[in-house]
Amino acid sequence: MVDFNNAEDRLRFRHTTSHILAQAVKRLWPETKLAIGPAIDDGFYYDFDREEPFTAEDLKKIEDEMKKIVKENITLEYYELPREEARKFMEEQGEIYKVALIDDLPDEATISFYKQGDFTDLCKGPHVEKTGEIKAFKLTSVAGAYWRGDSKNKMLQRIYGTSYPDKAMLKEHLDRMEEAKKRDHNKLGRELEYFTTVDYIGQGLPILLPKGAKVVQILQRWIEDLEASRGCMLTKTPLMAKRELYKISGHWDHYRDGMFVMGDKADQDDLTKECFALRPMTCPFQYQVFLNRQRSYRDLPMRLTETSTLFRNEDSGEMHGLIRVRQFTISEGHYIVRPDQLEEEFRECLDLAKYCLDTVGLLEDCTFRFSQWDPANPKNKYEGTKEQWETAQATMEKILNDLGVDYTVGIDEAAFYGPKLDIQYKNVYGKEDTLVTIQIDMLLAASYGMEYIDADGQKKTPYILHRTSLGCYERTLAYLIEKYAGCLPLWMAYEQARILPISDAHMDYAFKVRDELRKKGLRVEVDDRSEKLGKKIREAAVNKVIYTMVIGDQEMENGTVTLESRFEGKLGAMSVEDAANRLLKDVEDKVKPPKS
RNA sequence: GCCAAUGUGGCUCAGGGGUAGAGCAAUUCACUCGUAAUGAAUAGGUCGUGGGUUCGAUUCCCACCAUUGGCUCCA
Repeated sequence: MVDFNNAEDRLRFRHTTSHILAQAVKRLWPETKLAIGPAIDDGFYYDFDREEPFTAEDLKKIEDEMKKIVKENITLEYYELPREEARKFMEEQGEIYKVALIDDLPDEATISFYKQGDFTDLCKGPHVEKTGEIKAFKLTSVAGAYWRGDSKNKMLQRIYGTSYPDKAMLKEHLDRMEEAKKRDHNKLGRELEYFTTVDYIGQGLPILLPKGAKVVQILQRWIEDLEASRGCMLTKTPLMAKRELYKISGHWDHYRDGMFVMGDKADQDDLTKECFALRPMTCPFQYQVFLNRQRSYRDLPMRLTETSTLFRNEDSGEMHGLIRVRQFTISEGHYIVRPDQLEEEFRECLDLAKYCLDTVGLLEDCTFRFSQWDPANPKNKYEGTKEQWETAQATMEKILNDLGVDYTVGIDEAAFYGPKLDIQYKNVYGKEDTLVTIQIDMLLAASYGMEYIDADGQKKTPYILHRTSLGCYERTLAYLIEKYAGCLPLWMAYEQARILPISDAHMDYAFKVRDELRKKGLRVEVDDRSEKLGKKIREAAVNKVIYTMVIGDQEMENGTVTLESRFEGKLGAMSVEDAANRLLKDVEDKVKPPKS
């Protein structure tokens, strides 16, 4: 029996479902070639190579065939073959991808198969015993996926699905997915007017509407003050620079595809011509602050921070709402430190990031990833030597272990100049992105000739910590919208008070009051009776504001509002002026960002 | 960039070779007085953009742009 609370059992179960999927596809379209079909979080997939794209109708057909296979209750049989026989067996069936997989297995590996009736797959298992155990499943989507995850390889068709031991659990899962999608910032954020996009402005270039811009402004002011209180110095550096700057940093060689470089291709490479590029990172600009004059060991650590707008020419298929964009503004910082300060300053960066994420409420859903280089990667991806990388990574590993950070390791996830601690966050679809990153860089300071005079009078090269505190504002806003279903915590919400006109006849007056309050710096909205956001969200929105201001005939006649406070209950009718003062006082007391 | 789907008034969608519909929203009038969607009337779209086929295209074909889910990549 399968214990669905047990992760291994769950994988076994889903893995078998993926075999049933493959069996069904082979029965329907025998010419289809099989690639791989593992279990994943919440489900499974299988990659197929087939000329015709799978349509929605095809998925239905496949599901029906899978049901038959489940009903046949076929036993899964395990057996092993010597390498040559295994290879021949797969070759005879034209399964070129399986042959490649076999060739990839190390010499000492056992090569095993699972057979279920008319279908046999190269597989190390494990599986459930009989297909009949798979009581409930659903194919959820078709997508393209490169063979071996390499964009140079052929694109295969991947069918995603999920399965459960009974129908109720499956339904519960699908319902939960539906609920999660309702919090999708890309939908909710547009409906609630946090942001919008315009096709003739371009992909990945969102417009922050007044509500979204207000939240970002609140967060940004809070962060800038917070960073200053932790010894950071604010800088303002150019958004673009000549090619020569990026050549020194290595961006020209390692990151050029990701940059917006001006001028046509021929001029970009013609060194006799001037060539500018928008900045994809702040690093080389902020280093100039350090380089401005000779530095002593007493100047370090030099903690530089900037609310920095960056431009990255992401591939066209990458953009997603506010999570993946081409222009974004990040709470960027570079700490230039002496080697003996590295650990302490790293600790400070991590503490700052955790404090920021905790304050906005995202920390509890974060995971930590120690992103390392891949020694096997062709050397053009990373700067520096093997020794330098090993030193940097060993240093970070020691710090992480000392701090007791619970992390996973990501190979080949490092920046080109050093290892990273990435703080990861999942969106409502379960897709993970980096929210905050802290990086140890032992390379770039030398490239730029950054030196300080140490206590012994010798010139030394500093280390650099690249870090963000709250990540980039667009992405963070996206996750906040999803986390709070659009109703952000009071102190950062775009709305502090809501005006509730009793009937349509009071609308005009309500808008007048709103404008008066806004001029005083209060964040006020009129309850829009036309809002079609669903009752729950709307109620939550009302519940979140600190004040409601009810307007009826009497109030209109007297030029007053009836004020009600979340904290103190009904406060009665008063002039708009008095209400405004009352609110302003509370904003001071209750709505300011938390102090560290 | 790659695979696939989508693009019709503010929103959700229907339609389909002869120059467009519905519901909700908007505006006006009436009604309503403490939280949703009462009635009547009005207004609103060169059917994503540009080409092509055609007597004629929003409907067929091509290209491009944008959106969505993935892959690759990445904060």
